[in-house]
Amino acid sequence: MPVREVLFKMERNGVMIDSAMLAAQSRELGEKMLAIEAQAHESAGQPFNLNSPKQIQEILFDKLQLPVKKKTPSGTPSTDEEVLQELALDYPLPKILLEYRGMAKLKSTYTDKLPLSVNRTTGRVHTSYSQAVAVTGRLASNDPNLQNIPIRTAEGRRIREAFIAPPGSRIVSADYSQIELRIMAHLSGDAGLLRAFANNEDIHRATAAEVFGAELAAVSNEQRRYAKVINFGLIYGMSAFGLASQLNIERSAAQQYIDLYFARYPGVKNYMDNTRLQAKAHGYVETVFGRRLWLPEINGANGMRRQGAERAAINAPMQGTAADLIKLAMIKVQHWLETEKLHSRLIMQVHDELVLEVPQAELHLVREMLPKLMCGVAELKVPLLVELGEGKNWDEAH
DNA sequence: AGGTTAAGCGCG
DNA sequence: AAAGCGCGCTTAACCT
Repeated sequence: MPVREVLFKMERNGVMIDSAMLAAQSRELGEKMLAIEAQAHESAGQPFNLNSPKQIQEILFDKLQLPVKKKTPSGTPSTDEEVLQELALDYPLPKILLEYRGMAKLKSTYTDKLPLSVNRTTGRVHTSYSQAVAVTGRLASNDPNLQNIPIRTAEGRRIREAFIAPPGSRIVSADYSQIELRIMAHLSGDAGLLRAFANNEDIHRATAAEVFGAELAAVSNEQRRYAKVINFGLIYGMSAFGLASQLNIERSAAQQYIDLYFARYPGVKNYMDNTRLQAKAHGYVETVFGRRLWLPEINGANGMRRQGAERAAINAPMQGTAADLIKLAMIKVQHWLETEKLHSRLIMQVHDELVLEVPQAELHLVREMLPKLMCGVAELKVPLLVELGEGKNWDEAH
C-alpha cells in the first residue's frame, strides 16, 4: 500500500474535538488578555496595539530607550521572545508583553480557530497531509496544522485536552524515542553511542557522563541539560557560537565541549566530516533508504548560503531517515488494521508519533501490537524504542 | 478587494 | 557577516 493511500484514509478519519471546551478557554484567555493589555498601556504611559511589532519597537526603543539587543534581518530592533526575556530582567513592560504574546498565540491560532475547522457533515477535524513539500521527506499538515498543537507549557497542554475520543473509544499515542539520535548512532556506527542505546541508557545522561567524565549516577541536572543541548545541536549542525548562546556560556567554553564530545564519540566526528565531503563531492546527501536531498549551494560562492547548505546536509539524513521509518510504520499499521478487520483508526501523524482512536475492546491488542509494528519496520544497528500512552484525550495519552 | 512579505511563534 | 534543521499559521504592514 502506498503511503499516499494511508494519508487519504487518515485525512478521512479525522479527529474529534470538544469545541465547547475550546470556546471556554477562548473566553478565559480573552479576559486575561484584556487585563494584561491595560497593564501594558499603563506601563507604557500610552495605549498601543500589543500585536504590532512596529508599535512595540517605538515604545520600547524610542520612547523608553531600552537597549537594543538584536536586530531583525531587515535591520529593525527585534522584539522577539529572546530579546524580551533579557529585557524583562531589568524592566517591567517586556514581561507583560511576553505574557500577552503567549496567550494571544494560543487564542488566535488554536482555541479560536480549531472549532472553525470542524466539518459539518462528520463533526470532526480533517487536516490535509502534504506528502511532497518538506525537502527531508517529512509530511506537512495543513488546514488546519495538527502537527503544532501546543504541548510544552501547562496552559498550552489544555488545548490537547480538547482532542478527544468518542464514547467507548480511547486516544492512543505512540512515539519513537530519541529517533534521530538513534539514527545518528546507526549512520555513524560510533561504538559509544551504539553501546549506550544497546543498553537503553538515558542518552543525554550518557552523553553528559562522557563529556564531563562522570559516572552515570553522578551526572548533575545541569550537566544533563548541557548534554541535551549538545545532542540536539549535533543533529542540526550547530556551531560553537550557537551552542554558546544556547547555554549562555563563552564561545571558547562551548568549543571545548564540542571538542570533548568528538573526542569521546570519534565515530560521530568522522560521520559529520564524511557527510560534508559527500555533499560537496556529489551535490546531495541521502537517507538510510536512499531518499536524496540535493544541495545546489553546497559549493556556492555565497558563504552564508553555503554554510546553510552544510547544516542542511548534516540534518537531512537523520530527519529524513526518521521520516522514512514512520512512513513505513504507517503502512504497516494501516495494513494490519485492515487485515485484522479492526475498528481502530489512524487519525494523526506528528513526525515521530502516531495517534490512533481505539475502541475499548481493541485497546489491549493495539497496546501490544502497535509498538511491535513500529519497532519492526527496519533493523538498524540500534534497537528502535516506542513509547505508548493512552487516555480519553490527546493530553492524557502522553 | 486580494495578494505578499515580515515578524513572531507553535510543533518535531 | 552570520551564527540550529524541518514545517504552517496569525497579524500587521505594504503592495497591486
